[in-house]
Amino acid sequence: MQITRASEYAMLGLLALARRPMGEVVMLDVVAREEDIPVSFLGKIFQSLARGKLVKSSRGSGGGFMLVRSPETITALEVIEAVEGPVSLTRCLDEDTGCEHAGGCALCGLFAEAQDRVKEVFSSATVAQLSGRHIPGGMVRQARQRERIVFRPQRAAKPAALTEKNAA
Amino acid sequence: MQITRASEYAMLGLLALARRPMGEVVMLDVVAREEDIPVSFLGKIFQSLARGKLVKSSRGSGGGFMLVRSPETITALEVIEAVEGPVSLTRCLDEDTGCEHAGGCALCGLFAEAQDRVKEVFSSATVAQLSGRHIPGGMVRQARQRERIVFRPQRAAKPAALTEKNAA
DNA sequence: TTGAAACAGGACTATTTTTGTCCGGTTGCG
DNA sequence: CGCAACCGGACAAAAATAGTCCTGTTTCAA
Repeated sequence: MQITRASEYAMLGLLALARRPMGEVVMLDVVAREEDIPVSFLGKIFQSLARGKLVKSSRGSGGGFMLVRSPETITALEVIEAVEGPVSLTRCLDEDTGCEHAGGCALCGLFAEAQDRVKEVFSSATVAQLSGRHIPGGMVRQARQRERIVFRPQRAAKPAALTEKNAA
Repeated sequence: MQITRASEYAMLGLLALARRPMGEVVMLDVVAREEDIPVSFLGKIFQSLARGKLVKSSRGSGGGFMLVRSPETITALEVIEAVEGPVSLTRCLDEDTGCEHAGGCALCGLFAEAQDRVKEVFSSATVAQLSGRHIPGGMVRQARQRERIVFRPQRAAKPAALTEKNAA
């Protein structure tokens, strides 16, 4: 589950589309400038997103990219997987190679659990949600807000204080 | 929070110590052979573990490594952080550089949440637990068991079904 | 006290992954 | 036709990963 810049750029790129009226076509270099991303790299990334059916591209003059689905329905996990392919937290969990440690590896289970948690979080956040709390870079670069907002897969808002024992 | 081979090897190395009587000193190349790890690489890794006070090294003939603390008290998170340093899931969360995206980045919060979940999982698994379900490689390389075992940070076993709304 | 055994630690190297760039091709519009 | 925009593959630079190696230093024990 490597989160590389490509994934981040993909998310930011989609946010740029999401804050426009649904269906609007935006050119690559507009998005790139807005989010401060190298345009040719963003091109590659949007190709992946197009293959993943998250955006649609149109060519020729007046062309560009538009969202295919409404931003409420696109999860961060989808975006990441569209860009990185089927990802795994460690080689142990890689679908192709599998765990290559000697004997019965005790770690795979642990890693799998951790990976599931990450996927839970990423699949519970949508592009629309993120778009809501994003300030694109072109404008106010100093006005960063810093509060942490919850992206917990539906559960009570209270972080449960670590000291509850047997909530049955 | 990159989980590299170094972390995996560190865990496996500690498991090798953990399945011996507490306090026993084991040489590097014994561990390396047992877990099928390049010995010189493992040397480097154990240096980190020693600096992190997880193992103690002794030199000279009859030297080697031993656990400093009982394996029940060593969490996977400690091991990983001893080897990788203070880790972060993405550059956004890196303590030095911090988030470098334009404007107010919506992604940091999401990544932070995911990272917290991973840390929860890794801090809830101990070397002792893992040791229990590990078959070292020297012996039966084909007898891999495959069931997934839970490493959930204490909570009700039921995953709460995603459909509860306002549990105040 | 001398020598060998074992780790310490830094320098070095090889491989892989990430992060891009570049350029010719294709498509679509006017 | 001719330009505007994306497509897609090849390429390249930089960084991270995965080690190796060699020269210590410490310790034990003959």
